Amino acid sequence: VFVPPDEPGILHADLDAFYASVEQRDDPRLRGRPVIVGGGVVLASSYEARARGVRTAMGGSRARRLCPDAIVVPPRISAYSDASKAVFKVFEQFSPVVEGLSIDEAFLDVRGLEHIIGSPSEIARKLKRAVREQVGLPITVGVARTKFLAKVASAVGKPDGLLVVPPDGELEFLHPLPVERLWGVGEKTARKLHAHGLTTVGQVAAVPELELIEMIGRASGRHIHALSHNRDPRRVRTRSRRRSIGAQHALGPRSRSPQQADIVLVGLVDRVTRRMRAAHRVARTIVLRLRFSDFTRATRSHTIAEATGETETILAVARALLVDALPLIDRKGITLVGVALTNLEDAGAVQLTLPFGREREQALDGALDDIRERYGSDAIMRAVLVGREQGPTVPLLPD
DNA sequence: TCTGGGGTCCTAGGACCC
DNA sequence: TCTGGGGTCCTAGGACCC
Repeated sequence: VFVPPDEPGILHADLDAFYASVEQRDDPRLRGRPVIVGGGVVLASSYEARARGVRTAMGGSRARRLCPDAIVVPPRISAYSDASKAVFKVFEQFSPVVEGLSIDEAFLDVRGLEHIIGSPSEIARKLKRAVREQVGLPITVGVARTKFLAKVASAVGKPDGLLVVPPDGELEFLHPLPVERLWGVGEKTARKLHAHGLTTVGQVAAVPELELIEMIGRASGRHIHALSHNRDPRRVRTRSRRRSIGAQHALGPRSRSPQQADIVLVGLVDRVTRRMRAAHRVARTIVLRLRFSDFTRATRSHTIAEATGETETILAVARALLVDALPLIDRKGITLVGVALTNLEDAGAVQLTLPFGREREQALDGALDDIRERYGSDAIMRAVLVGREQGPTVPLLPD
């Protein structure tokens, strides 16, 4: 099937007020009423609450002031996780190419399915209905030629909407939007752009790339220059593996001593190593994250020679990092502790980094010899090539 | 107004290697 | 006595996203 590259065949599907919608689905008394999920801080809010000014990440007391009749419910993370899995199953009924972005949104490439399911906008309509019928949740779908436009379209189309950006109407749609709508422009970058008099995407598009790079840095400059000109060649691809696993915990006002931080740290390491082992991964780098009373942050990290999933080893490293940060903690007062594990490898894998060029094959031969020595000459190897732009990494998994 | 928890990617300097 | 060019990895910080 010939698929013209300019067919508007990318869908961005985004569940509306996800956590709050799950709560309203599961408890009829919450339907049509302002719902806030989370106590200390707002994790999610229904559209009824948003109409009163409640926003995600807002402090709970402020949210209750804005919306006194809101029903506040504690989060039920496993219910949301189940709902998410069910929704992704529906997505997979509509396209083999689904890229999950988070618990509640995904891209779908539906090009070439015209004769099987229907046109992209028909597929979007059917998808909305299927999610509603099979999972009981409202969802908004944006349809466009590129990922970026599809994502913007779903944001503009919310809630419970369907918005198609036709190929001949892309710049008309894009250029009047505020710069904050550009994917990758947050508070800081928006402020810098505003300082140069740039408030709309159209205005950004009129600025040469080099000037943008000077304003906001190389990667961001290139990125938003391309987006503002409606250039986004990224394909929809099934998600690559996770690169880090972490957990963090904000300390209450009365438990902000280094001793409390250490107790919290033990729990975090336990949680995170359990999750990592369940995923059959091991980590080589341990990162300790801290936040202080003045809301500044610091990280301390350490990389060990051999990746591990052992709680004890990782805890020992994390504790040493905490000790290392003690002067900082004493000075500024600690308010949050977090651990992240990165440089993940497959458990039981032998991970090699091979040089480019002529030595590559030689290095691979040498590595295979090492493995035979370690696991015996009849060991069966499964090679997985993890490509990287420079210095590809090849884990070899003994079966 | 007082700020949770889980992630991704980029930048920049320094150590080290050939 | 002064000092190239190309690369990887580690550490720390920062911005952004949901």
